[in-house]
This record gives sequence, C-alpha cells and structure tokens, in this order.
Amino acid sequence: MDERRNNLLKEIVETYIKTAKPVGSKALCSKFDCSSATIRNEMAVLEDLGYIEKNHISSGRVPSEKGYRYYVEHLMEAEKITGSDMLKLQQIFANNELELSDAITKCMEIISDITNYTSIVLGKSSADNNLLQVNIIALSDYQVVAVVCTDKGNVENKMFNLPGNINVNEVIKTSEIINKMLVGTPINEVSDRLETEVKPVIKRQIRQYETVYNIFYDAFSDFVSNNSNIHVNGRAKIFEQPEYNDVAELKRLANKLEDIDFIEKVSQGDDDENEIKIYIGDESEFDPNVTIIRKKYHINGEDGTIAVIGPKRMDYGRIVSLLEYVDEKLDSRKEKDGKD
Amino acid sequence: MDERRNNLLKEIVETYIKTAKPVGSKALCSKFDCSSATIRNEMAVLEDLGYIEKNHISSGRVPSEKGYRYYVEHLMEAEKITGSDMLKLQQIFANNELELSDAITKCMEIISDITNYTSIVLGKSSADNNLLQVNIIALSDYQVVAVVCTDKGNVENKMFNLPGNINVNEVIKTSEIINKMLVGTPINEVSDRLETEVKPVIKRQIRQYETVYNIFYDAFSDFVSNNSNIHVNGRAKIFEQPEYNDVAELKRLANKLEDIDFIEKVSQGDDDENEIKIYIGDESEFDPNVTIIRKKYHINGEDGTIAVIGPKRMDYGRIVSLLEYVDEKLDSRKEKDGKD
DNA sequence: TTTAGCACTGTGAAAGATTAAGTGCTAAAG
DNA sequence: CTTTAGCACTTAATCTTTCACAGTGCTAAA
Repeated sequence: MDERRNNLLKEIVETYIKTAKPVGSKALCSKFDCSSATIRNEMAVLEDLGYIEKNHISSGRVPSEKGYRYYVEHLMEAEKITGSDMLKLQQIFANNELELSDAITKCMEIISDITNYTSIVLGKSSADNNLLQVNIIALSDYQVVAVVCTDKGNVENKMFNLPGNINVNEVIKTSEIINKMLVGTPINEVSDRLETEVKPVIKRQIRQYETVYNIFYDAFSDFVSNNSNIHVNGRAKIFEQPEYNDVAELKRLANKLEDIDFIEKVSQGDDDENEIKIYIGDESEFDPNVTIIRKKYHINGEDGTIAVIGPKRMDYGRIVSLLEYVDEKLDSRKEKDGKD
Repeated sequence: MDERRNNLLKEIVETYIKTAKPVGSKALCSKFDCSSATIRNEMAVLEDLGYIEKNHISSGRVPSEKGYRYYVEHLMEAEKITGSDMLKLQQIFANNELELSDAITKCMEIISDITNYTSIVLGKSSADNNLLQVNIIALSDYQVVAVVCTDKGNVENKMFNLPGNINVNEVIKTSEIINKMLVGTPINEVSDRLETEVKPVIKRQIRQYETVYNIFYDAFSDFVSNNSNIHVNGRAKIFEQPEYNDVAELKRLANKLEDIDFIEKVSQGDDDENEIKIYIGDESEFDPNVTIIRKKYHINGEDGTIAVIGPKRMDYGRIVSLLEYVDEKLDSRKEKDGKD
C-alpha cells in the first residue's frame, strides 16, 4: 500500500460516505491528476486486496468491511468538530445544575438529531455504590414502601402488600437492624450479607421473620436489577439513510431497534474504558448492515456506555470526534464538581 | 338501510379487515344467495351513501371512514375473546404479587404481541395522591437526595448539589417543617402551599431560605411532571400490517410512533371513564392512516390510559373485547385487594 | 507506468403488451 | 319492481422489450 493507493482508498471511502453512491473512476481523476484508466488500474489492485467491492461487473466501487476497517485504523483523520455541533453540545454542559447522567442523555439526543443516526445511552449504578440506608414508609397497616438509597445517590423504591400476620412495626424494626449492620456494603453484596448475617439476627427478634426477610430480599434484588436506565434516541432517524430504502430491510431494522436484547447487547461489552470502539457490520455479531461506535463512561457511581448506530457508510470521523468531545466535557465537569 | 344492506356492509368490512384486499361483488354472492349483479347494485347504493369507496373505477370496494364508523356503532358484534388469548392474559392476573400497574403494562405487551398492533400504556399518579412525607437523605456535606412519597405509594427522588453556604441541617430542618405543615395536601397543590404558607415560616428560621426553598420547589415540581410512565409496545409490530407497505408510509409512521408528543396526545383526552373510545383515521387529529382504540383506567392513585394503534382496517371486535377483558380483570383485582 | 480507445455489461427508466379482476349499463326474465 | 345474464369497458399489475448510461477490463501505443 503506497501513498497514492492509501489516498485513493481514503477518497473512495469518503466519497461513498458522502454520496452513498458507488464511486467511479472518472470522478476521481481530477483529484489525482491522472486519467481514469490509471485510477481503474489502482482500483483493480484495491479490489484484489479486498478493500473495495463492486455491486456488479460494471458498477463503481464500494468500500468493503475490510476497507472501512483499514480506513478507520490508518486513513481517517481526526475531524474537527464543527462550530454549530459544538455549540449545541456546549449549551448542555453550560447548565451546571443538570446532573451529569442527564447531560449525557441530552448529548446523545442531540447527536442523533444532528447526524440522523440512532444513539443509545445505557447507565447502570456500578459496583462502587454502597448501601447508605433503607427506609420503610408505611402507607397503611398493610402497605409499605421500601426506599433503598446508596452513597452515590441512587434511589429505588418498591411497594409491598403485607400479609395479615405481619405488623408494620416489625418491618420497620428490621430496616433499622439492616441499617445498623449493612451500611457501607457494596450494593451487589447486600443480598448475600442479608442472608448470612442479618437473617440469623432477625430470626431471634422478629416473629414472622421469613416473610419480612423476603420483603427486603426482594427490594434489594430489585434495586440491583432495576437500577439501569436505557435511552434509545432517533430509532426512526436512521431510516433516513439511503441504504435502508426497501421495505424488507426497513422492517428488519425497525424490529431490531425495538428489540431490547439487541440494544442491551450493543451497549454491553468489555471495551477498554478509555477507548472508542468501532464495530463494522459482520465484524461483530450485532447486525450485518450497521456500524456501531461506542464508548464506556464512568461518572459518580454510574457505569455506562454511549453508542451510535448507523449504516456501515457512517461518517466515522464525525461520530468519533463528537463522542470524544462529549467525553472530554464529561471529564472536565467531573473535575470541576470535584467528585468521582 | 334495510337488513340486507346492513349485512352486506358488515360483510364487506369484515372481509376487508381479514384480507386487506378490496372486496368484489363475485366473492359475496355465495353468502347472499344472489348474483353478483345484485350485489353490485346494492354496492352502488352503499357507495352513494358514503359507506364504501373504490380505489379506481374498476376496483373492488373498501370501507370508508364513515363505513367503519357505522360498522363499529351498529354492525359489530361483541366478539368472544378466544381461549388462547384469554389464557395469556389470565396468567398475568393470576400472579397476585404483581402490582396492578405492572399487570396492565404486561397485558398491553401481550395484546401488541398477539394482534400485531402497537399498544400504549400511560400512567400518571393522579390528583388524589396526597403528600405523605418528604425525606432528605444526606450523601455528604454538599449533596442531598430529596425523596417525596405520597399516600398512594408513589415515590420520586431528586439529587441536589448544595452551594457552599448552605448547611445540610438547614435542609433537613426545612423538610421537617414541610412534613408538619403539608402532610395530606394533594400533591399538585403542594407547590402553591409551599409558596404561600411554608416560605414565610422558613424565612424566619432558615438563613439562606431562598436557596433551600428552591430545592424543595424543584423536587415537588419534578414529582408532578415526572410521575408519569409511558410504555409503547410493538412499534415495529404494526409494520407487519399490509397497508404500510411502501417506504414513504413506513418512514412516516415510524417517525410518528417515535414522537413522544404524538404518543402523549394519543393517550390523553377527556374520554368517559367507563367507555372504550374508537378514533378512526381523519375523524380525529391523530393520524389519517390509523385507528386508535383507547380506554381510561383508574387504580390506586393512578390515572391512566391504555390504547391500541392499528390500521383503520383494524380488527375492531377483537381489540374491543380484549380491552374489555383487561378492564374486567382489573376491576375484580381491585375489589379483591380491597383498595381504591 | 500511463493513457487513449474500444468492446462489453448490468442497471434503471420508459414504453408497450397482456392479463386479471372488477365495474356499470342494458335488456330480458321473474 | 327486483333480479340476473351478458357485454363493453377500465385500471392495476406484471412482464417484456428497448435504450441510454455509467462504468468496467483489456489492448496497444506513448
């Protein structure tokens, strides 16, 4: 791969990203100051190497997945984020009262809006949330709400109907015991310690201890399983991309973007915390016809992922720089708030 | 409209609902024991009356909106809910531990699943929620969580960063004052009373009362605005309906179903509490190409709406009977739980 | 190594041909 | 007065053909 060949591939990928139409040799000769025949010769080589493909024998060239991969790893230049894009994102971070996790959500909404791709935010209160306290609020003699709060400020609540033989006071007493024994415990270890340490204690003090125990057990496991929030923005936005221009593909994609399993799969994984990862079509198991660009984040007791779903012909440079920008802003806010 | 004409219209509507293809005269003569010419004569009358339409001069007939309206009001027979449909819904209500609002959500998921229409649940803690208590949980010297709870068990929480000149204890003290003064106040009146009654009191007792006041004001207005949950099921399901079989219409509909304003508009309105309402195409301002069937519900401090969005060629009888069934089950559970 | 020239190919749009489904109308029959 | 058979007519849909276009690969000369 000499320099001209690299430039040619770069030009082909970027032209295709812009136009969504196969790139012919004629269109490129002005840029390379040579005849279309020369371009054709080089294109034939790039095709042999597997970087570009033809739809049919006499069509222009389209980047292959391998071509996109080579592009994002060797050819893509860090695209300067445009002024108007930056302005929109800045406005969000300018509002200091906005919680960071809400700021992220808003950012991804905007990114979906300005790019016509679908975006995802998945946040999960992370393992370094510790139990701060559990409160029991009695609504009546037979109904209580358990409110679980962690030291990072994550709160969940669950309502319970008490069976006739359980007294509200016994539930409250149990909550006090739990508060004394388990404060500071990492939230995902609470269930275990509840079983091994708290249960024996309340067995001695509470009459119907099994039933009461179950209430708290449910409340805590609910906390662990519920305390993730997922936002998908612009599911319909991506349909504006010209590749999804037939009914069958549109329906297929619509179904996929509705499928919570797919969305969760997309937004989970053990990517490096500091790296933006790119998954192009069949390279990953997500979907053959889309590219997914994602980045992990970690703020104030919340682990999360932000991701953008678009066509393989995605504007890689733009998305990467947008995600980087959001990430930077996030870091600077974290420092400013002096947390984390 | 003599009996035969009614039957003919009924047959046309139901055939079209089943097949999604314009109904011709030949297909109907066996059912009416006469020749196709006779049917054609009758059809011409129905067309003059505006109940059916032709796509073009020599096509079969399709019900008009007026025709559907006449059908649902005069011709539709209460369709018996089928055994397997009933079974699926029964399983949900069989689980007594499931909260009623979760049961509704699950039901509408199933209805979307079995019918291939889109379904909506919108729940809102209603005006008859009264303030039970507001708790302040201190995470640190400069961070607190305000937890607002109503007598119906609805809980919301909001985190605040305290400015340097505010002491946590002042916030807690204020919460105690609020609890003393405002317990039992309808939740949507709390903001007003906070302003007129509580503010003067804390003015005398709290140094930076303006800032502290704002925290609670924000928490309560957040409660009122946030405490609604909306679930849209099977946005992509409806695309399986044959009428949405071209790219432009598919995109249009996908955008609409993503649009939160549309969804909220669909699930709000002053329908009679006890009636199932049907909005057919252009009759309403929702969308010219869909029918919306909806029903209000009211359980345990939560007002809500369940709705189904489908093509105008919707299986009216089936949806109505499904919604009626859910409503019945709901009522019987309410009685059993002895609430509301 | 580059380029001009040329034969060749698949696509897509336009134009016709054909078929199928269904209508309205007329005139006769019940 | 209602029903029906018969027939001419209409339209959509499908298929085929044609044609221009954009682009390719290859050859031979520069």
